[in-house]
Amino acid sequence: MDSNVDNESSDSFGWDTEDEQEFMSPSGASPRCFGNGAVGCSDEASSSNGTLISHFVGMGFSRDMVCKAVNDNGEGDTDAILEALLTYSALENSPSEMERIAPGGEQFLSDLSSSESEGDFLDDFSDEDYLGSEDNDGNLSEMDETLKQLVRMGYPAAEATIAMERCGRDASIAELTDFLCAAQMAKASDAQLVELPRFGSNEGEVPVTNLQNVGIIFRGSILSSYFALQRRRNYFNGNPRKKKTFYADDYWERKRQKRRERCRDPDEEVDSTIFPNPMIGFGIPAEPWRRHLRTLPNEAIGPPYFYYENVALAPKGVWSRISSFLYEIQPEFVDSKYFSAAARKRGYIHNLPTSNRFPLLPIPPQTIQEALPMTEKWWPSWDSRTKLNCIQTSLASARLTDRLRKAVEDSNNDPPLTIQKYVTEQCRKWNLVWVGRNKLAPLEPDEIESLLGFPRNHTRGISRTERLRGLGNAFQVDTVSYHLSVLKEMFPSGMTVLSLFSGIGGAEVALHRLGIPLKAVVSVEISETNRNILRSWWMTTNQRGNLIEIDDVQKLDSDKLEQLINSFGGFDLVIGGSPCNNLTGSNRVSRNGLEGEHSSLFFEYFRILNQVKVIMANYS
DNA sequence: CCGATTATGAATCGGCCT
DNA sequence: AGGCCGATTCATAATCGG
Repeated sequence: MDSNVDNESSDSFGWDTEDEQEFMSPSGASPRCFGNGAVGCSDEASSSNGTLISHFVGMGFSRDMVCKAVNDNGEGDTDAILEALLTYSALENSPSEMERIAPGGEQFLSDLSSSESEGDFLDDFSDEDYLGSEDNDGNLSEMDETLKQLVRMGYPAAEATIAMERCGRDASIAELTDFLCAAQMAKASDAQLVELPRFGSNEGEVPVTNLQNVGIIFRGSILSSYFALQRRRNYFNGNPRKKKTFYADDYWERKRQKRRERCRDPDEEVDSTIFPNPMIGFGIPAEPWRRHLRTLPNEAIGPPYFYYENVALAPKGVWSRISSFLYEIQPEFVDSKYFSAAARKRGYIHNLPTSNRFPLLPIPPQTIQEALPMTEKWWPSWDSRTKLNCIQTSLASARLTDRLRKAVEDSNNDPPLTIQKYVTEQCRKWNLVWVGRNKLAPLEPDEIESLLGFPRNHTRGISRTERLRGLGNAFQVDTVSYHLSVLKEMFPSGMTVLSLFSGIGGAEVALHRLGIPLKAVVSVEISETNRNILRSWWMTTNQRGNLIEIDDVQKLDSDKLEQLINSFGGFDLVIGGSPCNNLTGSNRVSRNGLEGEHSSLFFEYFRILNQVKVIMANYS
């Protein structure tokens, strides 16, 4: 069991001595934010004091402010320094300094959609935004406490201050985080030039984040800078302790470093994701070869555990973006071809322990011919495939398979190389299998169910098209179960699960097949047919717990979450894969990236996870 | 309207070469 | 370093028939 994950659920968000040691350690990976902008005070050029100041400057505080805080509190007490800095920020917030100092900020701004007005980022922090903060002496300590809490949750001081101004003095933490999350979602919608997001649907509007406020945000283009702030937030979250290598052998870290060095401009942000080769994440059942030891940031440690999934081969920058919202945890990239007879390259971001995983039994067939025995008889020797490619949502047309049949038939038993190449190319592209002499066919839904680890007939009873869509969007159960297997001994009496974008219930099936009782499942799924499939499975498997179904993820606001957490005593696991429609390479029409119409729902996952954490923290 | 069928490339990666 | 090439990819939209 991972002691570093399981035992460190202490409440202290501050910097303990261990962190400080890591931070001071010269061998620690130096965070990017220690770059150009970090200028020390006049007299501490090479001392540890300089590093300390750089550290806080890298977090986004102005140099002057940091110097003052250090002078006032001494360099030994980092906690006191932080507290002082937060107080200063609340009083005389100087975001211009922060923006100037945070390296990569400009770079990131220029990365934003060009449709964004190029209005100066600093304009967003015009005077009136801060007027209110100058006359607050009476309840300073109270505000300070709130601000501190928000910063400890990872929000930058400047952003938290704005939220507090907008939401009012006595806004709760939940309301404030609502505001901050709403800003991100509005940003996502903004990038699409669609109408204002539907906040606070029918039941009980979300506090403060009403349309008027969102409109203000739009016009004030605060949102255009929001992601820059978000980035800065990551500097905060991502400082030394987190930049520690995630692998004991730091193989991938070195590889990243290598790529960074290859880059012409060393200051330029290298925004590429390195895939492990072979793509086996933290190991697979057959070969858990890499000893890995990762250290999660305190903010990422549960409860609840969380598990997020999406396609590995997303457009450039998407995964680093997703990571930046999920505590900078590096995705675990795994190809399900190491778990089944079909490939499925996916990235998983989670805060689960990674030791002592075990696979589902029985181990499913690992080759096409084993999984589909009837094909072996017709399989030509010149088709060398043993694994299928990724199962998608649509199949090859009958016209295509007919063309291929003719092409092979014409050349009788021994087609020329050109034909062989053409046919195998099409076979790989469309995942065709040999089902007769010279006869190719796409997979049947039954076969796909089996390949993905679902019980037989799991999706039976709905239209074939819907069935294929549901399956094509589903988890590979053996793969996910392997990752979730560590939960079994931790929750012998069962789990309460929040399942977002449940689809046909891959997460539920995975937990069930592991033998983990489902005490309660709150499932959010927009498709009615998918909900029917999951409910039907729930009944068929005689589940004894409660299944709560929610159709629209936006209905799951903080009030609803609070109510659910109240009645279930919190969630043990928040699991889900957000829509990949705008990320996957098979989309020829609208591969728009993370801001896409469907894929931007990732921010709902982020929002809900955060709100669950906040609410649960208040209850414990 | 529902369901089935069909045609529709580009982005990105790794590997190899010069 | 940089170019070429093979390989891969949780899809969308138009159309047709019932």
